Amino acid sequence: MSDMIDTLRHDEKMTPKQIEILKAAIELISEKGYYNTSTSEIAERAGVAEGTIFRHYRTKKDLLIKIVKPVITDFSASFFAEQFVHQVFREKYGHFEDLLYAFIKNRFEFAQSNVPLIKILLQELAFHPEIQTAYKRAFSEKVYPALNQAIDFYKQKGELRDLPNETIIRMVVPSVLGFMMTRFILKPDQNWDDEAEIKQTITVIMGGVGGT
Amino acid sequence: MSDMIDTLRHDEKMTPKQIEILKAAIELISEKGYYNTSTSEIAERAGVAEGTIFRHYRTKKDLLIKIVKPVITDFSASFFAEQFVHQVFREKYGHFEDLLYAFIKNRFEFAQSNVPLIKILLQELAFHPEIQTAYKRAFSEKVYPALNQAIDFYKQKGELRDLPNETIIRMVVPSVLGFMMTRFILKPDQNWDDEAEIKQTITVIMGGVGGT
DNA sequence: TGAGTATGTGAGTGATTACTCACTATATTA
DNA sequence: TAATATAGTGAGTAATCACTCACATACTCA
Repeated sequence: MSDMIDTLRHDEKMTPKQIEILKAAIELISEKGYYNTSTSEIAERAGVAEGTIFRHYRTKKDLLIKIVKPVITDFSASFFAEQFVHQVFREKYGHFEDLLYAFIKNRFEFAQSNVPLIKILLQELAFHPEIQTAYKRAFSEKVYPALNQAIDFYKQKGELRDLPNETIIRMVVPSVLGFMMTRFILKPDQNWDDEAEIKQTITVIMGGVGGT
Repeated sequence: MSDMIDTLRHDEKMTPKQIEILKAAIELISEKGYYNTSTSEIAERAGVAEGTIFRHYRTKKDLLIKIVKPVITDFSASFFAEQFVHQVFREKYGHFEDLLYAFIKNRFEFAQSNVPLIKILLQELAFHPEIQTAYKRAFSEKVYPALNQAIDFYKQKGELRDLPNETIIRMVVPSVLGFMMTRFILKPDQNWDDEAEIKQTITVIMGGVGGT
């Protein structure tokens, strides 16, 4: 729970009540969706007067944006920042599989600590142009270039097939996302051997499902 | 557009106004979501008095269910019915790749004719237990057994790796879904060579992205 | 034709919505 | 301490919500 707020950390200082408002809003919106969650409900769960919400957030939508934007930034930026891309070329990840493992592991842990936030992002992405814009920008400016560089690098080393980069991305990303959605949203209660599942996912991405 | 209504075909005869209501509801809900679409809006777009909606559908939710349920049934049942599963064992699809091609092609065409309905299904699945139940039942009763049989069959023929069936399903389904979502929802306007994309998707599913 | 039924209407209802504002309480700084 | 700013309150508001119901119209079949 504190993870979620960490992710949301804005530069400004927040009052205790403001934190309670964010926590309540995240809980309720991730469960019932933005349009089916009322500001009076949020106030009640946060133990706060309804007016207090609007003291900190101009509108209900402003509250949603303030919740979702840091998730987009964090998800796309943090891992694809210098540390990561440069490490690729410093041979930290000798094989594409090593990179893939680090990538999945990293995003897996992020997802694990932020299930409600990611649920909100996925669910509301469809309905709010502001969120779509922010997401597209983050992807095309941060994620896509980083992926592109890395793929080119490993293609050159002969570790990747000579497929269009877009195709490779379109095969790798859903495989990883599909695993995480099954893991955290569809069947969160199942007994998972996460380490084994991650390795198996990598195996299949690399070698497909085809037989000998 | 008429495709959508075809998918919805209930046994009972529908009046022209009822059809207009369904069409309007599908349009609006797929664009703005269930909770952000009001019955007055639906009535207005359908060219109908608001009371008429409730003459045919007991509640607003009833209207949603009547829209979504046939999609679940159609999507899961039609292709996995006898025709398909039996054809597998009659050697109609000699190789797993052939089956995969027929499968993707079939679901691709279904998706193409029903984009708004599938959008509604995906978006509202998260919030309505009734829909979740219907979906889970359809999957576990129709889709999963059919896939299981087919996978066992091709494993025995040595055309599939000896991975757990669940793993194979968890790798194949997101790849196909990922392609379709990119194709119809994320980038519907891009120039697509559908046939080539489908074949490439199959290639990657079978052989992974790994190099020689 | 006439009686009965199915379909369609739209003004009306109480509940709920996001948001406001005059006010109080607390913290900050002069 | 006095003055000012910030944080918190909750009753109030106009708009909108899903849904009802008395009534009008159109269709069916004896």
